[in-house]
Amino acid sequence: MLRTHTCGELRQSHIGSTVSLCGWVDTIRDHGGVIFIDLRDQYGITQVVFHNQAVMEGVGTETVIRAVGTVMPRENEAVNEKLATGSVEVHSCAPEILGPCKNMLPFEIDLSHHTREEIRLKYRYLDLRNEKLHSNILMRSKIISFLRSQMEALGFVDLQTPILTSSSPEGARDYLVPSRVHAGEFYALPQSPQQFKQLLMVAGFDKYYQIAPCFRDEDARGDRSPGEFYQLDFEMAFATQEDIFQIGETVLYNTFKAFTNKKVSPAPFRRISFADSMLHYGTDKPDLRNPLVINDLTDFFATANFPLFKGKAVRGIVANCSGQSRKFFDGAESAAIALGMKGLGYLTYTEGTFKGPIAKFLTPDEQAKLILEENIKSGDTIFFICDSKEIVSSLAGGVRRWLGEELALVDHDSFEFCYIVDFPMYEYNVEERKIDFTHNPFSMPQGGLEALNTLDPLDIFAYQYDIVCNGIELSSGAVRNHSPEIMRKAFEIAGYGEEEIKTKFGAMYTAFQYGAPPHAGMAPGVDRIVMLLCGEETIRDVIAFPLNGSAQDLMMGAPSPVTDSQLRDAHIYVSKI
RNA sequence: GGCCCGGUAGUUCAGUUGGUUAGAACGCUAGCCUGUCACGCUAGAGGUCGUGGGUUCGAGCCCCAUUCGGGUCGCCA
Repeated sequence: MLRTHTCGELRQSHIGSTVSLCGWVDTIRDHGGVIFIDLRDQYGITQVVFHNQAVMEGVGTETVIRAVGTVMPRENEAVNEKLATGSVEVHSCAPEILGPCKNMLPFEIDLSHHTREEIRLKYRYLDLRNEKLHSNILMRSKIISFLRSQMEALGFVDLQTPILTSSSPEGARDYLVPSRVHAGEFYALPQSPQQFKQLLMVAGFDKYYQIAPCFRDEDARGDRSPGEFYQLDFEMAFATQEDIFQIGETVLYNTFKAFTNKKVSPAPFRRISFADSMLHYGTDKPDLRNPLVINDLTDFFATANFPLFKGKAVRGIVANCSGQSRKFFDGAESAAIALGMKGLGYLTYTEGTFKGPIAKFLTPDEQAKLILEENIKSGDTIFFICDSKEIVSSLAGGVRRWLGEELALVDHDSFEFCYIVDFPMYEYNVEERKIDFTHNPFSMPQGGLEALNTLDPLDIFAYQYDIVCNGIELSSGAVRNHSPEIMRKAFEIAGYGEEEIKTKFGAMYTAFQYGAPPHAGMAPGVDRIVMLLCGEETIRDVIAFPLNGSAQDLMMGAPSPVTDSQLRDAHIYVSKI
């Protein structure tokens, strides 16, 4: 037996017993006649004491050693309150080296988060020894386990779908895998199990879920891995949008509640229409921790005698800025300019009057109307965002974010969930001068075939929804279009014929002609859930072996060249330059 | 692909108007130390200033090109 106890295990009850500990040397404190080692493993740290400098030969930090010795008490001031094992220590004659360590590490383990990512990723196994990162990965495991147990408890069954599948022509760029057997043909890695899970519904599997790997060849972001990521993918037969919402908010609320002490907005999550979200928060990913709300002042300024805003889209944000310095307002203007605005108009309301250059353009009646409609109180400032209707929302959203942070209105100790609903089914593509699907062609239009036949396509909503938490899109989902007839019509409006459907989604389109149940689902992103719960800013800090921003594995050296013979097998012929 | 920021010791950084031998902290090595727990003290090693060119009497610093990172927009049905 290599070890009798872990490094987090020993307590006063073990005093007097002979134990064997194994682990990494965390720190060495050499006092000449007495040497202290903090021995570390996944479970904790135990102080081991040696009394002979000579036995320390070859033992440096991060060396893996085994120490056999006696558990001794630590008296009074020798007790280390910071360690769970701090009331005892192990007295050992000599360490046994199990895994020597080069005496110059590429970076210090406990300071790895200060080290540039390129080096951390190359020596990822060292970085993963860092306490925070290590605990993130353990937390990820626990969260995934918890998600599974909840899904199972709700009657969902875990089913695997293929990794080698066919390329789907829409959406993100595919990762292609050349076929050896079929020269010139390719598999693709799935961007999501979308079509397979829908086919499982047709096959009569009632409730499906999977912690599904998804592959997309798109560039990275702080909250988006390049290459691959995981989703809690699920789908239900005979489900309405509301059925899915209840599953989603139950599972996410329970999960967040189980893994954080911060406030979590309870189910039912707020339902906000896409249009309202764009208007009042300036984004389809609202951060509801920020209490500020954007209002539409376009109509107000349409009649007011202020030439700069007349005939344009205008938004207003009311915030209490009493006590704010000139520097704050200058900062607000700089932020607005950084967003691409020409400036930032505002009026401050104190002692019954508006102050600010715009005030003189508004009649007393108009001022009174503004105060009433925007519920302006003494000490409030109303900021105006004015631009074309295409971009005014996102500009207002940027100003809202800035004000929320600068005025410290964002509650960083809470998770605020909402559903964004009623996404438009179609949008107008200005460049190609045609109508396009806004999201994906799998969603059921609200109102079904009748809506497609009678309404202006741009007025039709889809049963398409997102879950957003603290400004981060955690999930999207939809009630699927399971009707070949509605599908044909939906594609026709976007300018595609039946042939197009058969080419792109042949298996599913055919399957739907053999008795398809209505079905719906969603797929919350596992990495983002873990990132939020670990309080991390980048998704790489919750993935054991992430790719870097350029989709490379710096540790394994992927992607990499392969041999000519491998290329021949794959029927790939690269011209040598 | 566009834009912004960066690359100086193993790591994180400083480096003045272009001027003698490029510094600090941590880490590493050696020595001293029997109660530390981020131990302490003393000494030491460690640099092609990302790469290539240019300007100059002289370049870490200025100019051009290039490369590698990070962020962001595009992209992400």
